Amino acid sequence: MPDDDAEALGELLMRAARGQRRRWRDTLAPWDLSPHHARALRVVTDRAGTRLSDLAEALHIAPRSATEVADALQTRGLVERRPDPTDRRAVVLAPTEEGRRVQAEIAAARAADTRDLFGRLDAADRAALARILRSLAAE
Amino acid sequence: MPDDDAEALGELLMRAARGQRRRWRDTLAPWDLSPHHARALRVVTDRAGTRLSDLAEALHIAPRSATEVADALQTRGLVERRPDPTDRRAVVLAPTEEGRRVQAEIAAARAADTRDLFGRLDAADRAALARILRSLAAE
DNA sequence: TCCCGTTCCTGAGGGTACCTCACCATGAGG
DNA sequence: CCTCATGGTGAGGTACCCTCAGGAACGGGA
Repeated sequence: MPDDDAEALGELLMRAARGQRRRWRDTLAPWDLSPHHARALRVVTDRAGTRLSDLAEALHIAPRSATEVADALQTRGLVERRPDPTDRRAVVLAPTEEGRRVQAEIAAARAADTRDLFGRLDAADRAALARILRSLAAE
Repeated sequence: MPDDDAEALGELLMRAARGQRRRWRDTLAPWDLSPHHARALRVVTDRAGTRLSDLAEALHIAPRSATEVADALQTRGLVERRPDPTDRRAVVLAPTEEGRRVQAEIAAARAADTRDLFGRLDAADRAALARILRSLAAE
């Protein structure tokens, strides 16, 4: 395989991913949320009763930093802190009504966008893409 | 197309790109350069005589921020500032000897890594991947 | 029952990588 | 010339991470 070939593939892959990220940011714009905050909201909504330390792990950030993410979402009224009934040291996060609603809207918008993007491919190409990407991911 | 299908493809794409970025960071580790700085070094090396404003444009950052990137590379002795002979307001960046050497080493390491990654695919899959990614990129 | 080491969160303080705004020197067109 | 635009930088601000230290609570063993 020529080096140029590999380089071109690498660039195409990055370009595709960059486009995907851009679309994702654009999708989130109406709610004025960063991808990171949206991800955090999703974590909290998916399994209500998330501890701050769980959130940190899910987001791959230091526990201390989860406090700040939680602060941001709380300030926006999307989540609330509650004492953990089983451990008085701990705090659990739960989505507010608004948080749940926003999360649902975002999920719908994202699904529509993704469907839109991959809808350009026919079924065979989608299958091929999935197979090839999976084989690249396999370490 | 089912939504789940699209969602899975989106996730695979992001995962592949994330792996690629991680490999790139790891590749750069021996030189202790961030991807951003490496990119800047590449820009300066590719076309010597880069103005700060050109660098800003190439990196998609504000002109003011290019000053800081240039400072960082200059501190490391990888590039140097020179007065632009054609415009006394302007400053042009040129790679130092060291900068040129580091850039060449990095390019070689990256090529090896990318060849390694895509070498897992046979020629047909590489062609299919390139074609599919290109059709996704086409806006 | 009382420690003592561990765990959960947060205040304090720091770093990085961006940004905008204001400024100075220079360039270029009436 | 005078004026307006342009190239770079100082000052100051924001977002988003980090580590370290410390208070409160937990839990297992003497």
